[in-house]
Amino acid sequence: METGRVFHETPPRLGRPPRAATGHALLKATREILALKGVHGLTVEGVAARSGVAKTTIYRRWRSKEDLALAALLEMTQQEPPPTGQQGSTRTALIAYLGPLIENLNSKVYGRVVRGLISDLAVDRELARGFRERVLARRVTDLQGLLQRGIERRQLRADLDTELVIDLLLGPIYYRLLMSGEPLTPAFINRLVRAVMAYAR
Amino acid sequence: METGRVFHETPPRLGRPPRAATGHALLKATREILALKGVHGLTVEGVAARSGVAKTTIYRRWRSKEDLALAALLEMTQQEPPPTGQQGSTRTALIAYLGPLIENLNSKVYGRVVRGLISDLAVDRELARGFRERVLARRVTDLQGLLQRGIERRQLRADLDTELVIDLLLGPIYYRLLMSGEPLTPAFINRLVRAVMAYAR
Amino acid sequence: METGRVFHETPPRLGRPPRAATGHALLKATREILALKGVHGLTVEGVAARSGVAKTTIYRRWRSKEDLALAALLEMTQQEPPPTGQQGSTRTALIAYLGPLIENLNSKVYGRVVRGLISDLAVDRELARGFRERVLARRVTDLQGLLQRGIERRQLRADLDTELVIDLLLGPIYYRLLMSGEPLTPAFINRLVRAVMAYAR
Amino acid sequence: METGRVFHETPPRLGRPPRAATGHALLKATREILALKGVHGLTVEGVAARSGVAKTTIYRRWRSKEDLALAALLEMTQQEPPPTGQQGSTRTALIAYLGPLIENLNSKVYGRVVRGLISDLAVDRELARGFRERVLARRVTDLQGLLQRGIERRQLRADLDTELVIDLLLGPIYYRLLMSGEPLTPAFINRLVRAVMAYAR
DNA sequence: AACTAACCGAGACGGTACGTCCGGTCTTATT
DNA sequence: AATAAGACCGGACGTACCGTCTCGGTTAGTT
Repeated sequence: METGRVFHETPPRLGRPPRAATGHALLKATREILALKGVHGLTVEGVAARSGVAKTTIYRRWRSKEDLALAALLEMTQQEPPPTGQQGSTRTALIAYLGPLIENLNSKVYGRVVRGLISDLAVDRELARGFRERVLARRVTDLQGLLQRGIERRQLRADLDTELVIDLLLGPIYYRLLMSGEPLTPAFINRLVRAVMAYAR
Repeated sequence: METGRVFHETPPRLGRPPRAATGHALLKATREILALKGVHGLTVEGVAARSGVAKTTIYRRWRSKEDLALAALLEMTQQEPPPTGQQGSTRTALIAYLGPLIENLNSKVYGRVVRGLISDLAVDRELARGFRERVLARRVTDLQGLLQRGIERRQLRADLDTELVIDLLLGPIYYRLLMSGEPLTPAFINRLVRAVMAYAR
Repeated sequence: METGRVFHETPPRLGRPPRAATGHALLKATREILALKGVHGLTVEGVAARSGVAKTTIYRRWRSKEDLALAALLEMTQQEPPPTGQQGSTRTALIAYLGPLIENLNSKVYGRVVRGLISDLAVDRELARGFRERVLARRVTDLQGLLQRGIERRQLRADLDTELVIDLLLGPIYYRLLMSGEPLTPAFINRLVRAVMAYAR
Repeated sequence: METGRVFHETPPRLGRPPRAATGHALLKATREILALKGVHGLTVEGVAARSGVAKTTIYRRWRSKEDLALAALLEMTQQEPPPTGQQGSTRTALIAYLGPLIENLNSKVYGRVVRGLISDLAVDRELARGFRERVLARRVTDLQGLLQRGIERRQLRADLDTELVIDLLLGPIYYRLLMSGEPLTPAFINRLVRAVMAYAR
């Protein structure tokens, strides 16, 4: 695991092992700078200065500042709880899932980082892989699960194009975040889910 | 108009007027570099070198290289024809409209520029304003028109939430372009439009 | 006359005549900037801004900012009175002459300008010519006159090497101003003149 | 010592030590450019290009191009031998000392640098300190020594104002170099020393 | 306990680009 | 024709970061 890190999967068990504290200090500093100045204000030099960790050490652990930002993003995402046990309707479940997501995106750090990373995805293959496998994929599988359960319970069509449904749910959210700038409110999520359900049922 | 430019709407006719040729040369060089190396490879210095125009002159006309990229993007967008006269169904009209759009986005320069600008929208208010007013707004009004005509012709519900429909159409497209990386094919547009129509009818 | 100016001796009497006020405004602004920020802070652009005169106009009148500074210097020097009628001894006359000189050099503007021009003398032949003919030469002829009268009155040796004496008088003064930084006081002038008289008598 | 340099007297032995070769390459390039184009033609960018050393590295070592020029000057001055053992008269000793000095000043590089630095002395305190302590002070102590020995040997008056004598010797030399432009010849040194001795004896 | 490989901080270094200042030249409309 | 205004080219400035490269000094885990 630990994508983004340069470390070997099977550490050669020799010499002084890397200090865990160093990594934490770095990610903490990264998050703080990210919150204060956004991805544009994130510089390796700045992180080094703020964390007290040497620049060289940073490069020993991450290939670029984008990688570093991604790592910081992951630390935050991983604290999110998985989608709730699901007792109500599929519609309620979707709303319950997307609600916290937009809360995150509306938060300073999280939204900023996502926005900041986007343009680099096109340039940096490694980064794109990490972002998709470790941030997006989670959303997709979560939603896939929700939809699947909906199908099983006959709340959704059996022949539903779930891939497209996911695009229809996440697409507008990120479109607002990244491009139109329209606010991401619970009311919007309601309208969105209702519309998608009209198609999926 | 001419957002992004520093010039006055009604030039005070004083001093030597700006050479139009200079602007053209700059946008040409910008487009070329953009195509070759993407937004990340776009530097004011590079544009100056390639165009033979002095760096100072560039800064006199655009506030930043992002502004410059936006201007180059606009020059390309403005050559696009408006949505066709519309004789068939709303579905056909939508497909006919979104087809060229993804062709554009799939093209090297255009897609790259859009991707490259996204993250800066959050940082640079002026840039965001320009992008929304001059790039996005066009899509939105075009689509609004299409949908309105559909309503008038009773092909779409009278109480349709057109704003949401537009989010549902553009959202997934840009989501694929910017985030998931899934390809933007005519087939995808077909699926997308069919799904949205299921809701809108 | 008016060395340093580009004007034609016999103006071609056609079109709008040059405003005399323009020149004054320029020299005034020059002096002010010189006083505030020294020769290093003197820029053609700055003078244009402060005086409200166009940059082009400045270049029409002076070849460079050094020339401009020299012109400002001259305006100040020319207001100096010639050496006094001389009734006392040569020694007193010398002290009476050098006193005002160091007062000038100690003043903000004057000293700064002289210092600032020095290094350019080596580079700019025209400037050097102007400076020597129009600033230095005056000192030299004044002193030459004083010494000559001293010889006539038998206060100085008949075979006196007056050229050297002038070097011995002015040299140490400018050496202190430009290089050693030691203060130019009346007391110093006293010591200096006494020493030179010891040789010249 | 090593004024002008940013380095610490007692290096704290931390991090990669500065390469001596870098400094040499820089001063060499500086001297060459100085010889070719004078202080006016000396640019940090030019030195970087010629020496192959990065611009940033130059600024890491010297605060300005004037500092750099001073350093180059020092390298040259320090190779000068101290005043000769002195067996003859004080007059001969003075001539023997001032002769090489004017040879230096007459040489392309040396003279140019001195002239070029002069005006900056008034602006840049650090530079002035360096120049006085490390270039001028040497001349002064050398001459002071010569004069002192002259006094001890009864060749000069016991109550001699040696400070003034030094002004009288160096003043005219630099006055010619910087201002009047009159040539610095051995014959001139002869006349100068003879005159000063007339006062000092 | 000594060895030794890796970690880590510090800082030199070569680079690229930035955005700005200023120098000069030119072009236009106005006086 | 002189002037004001301002576009334009060009050179250099000093700075910010980048990513790499030595250094010296820890700090584990073998041997």
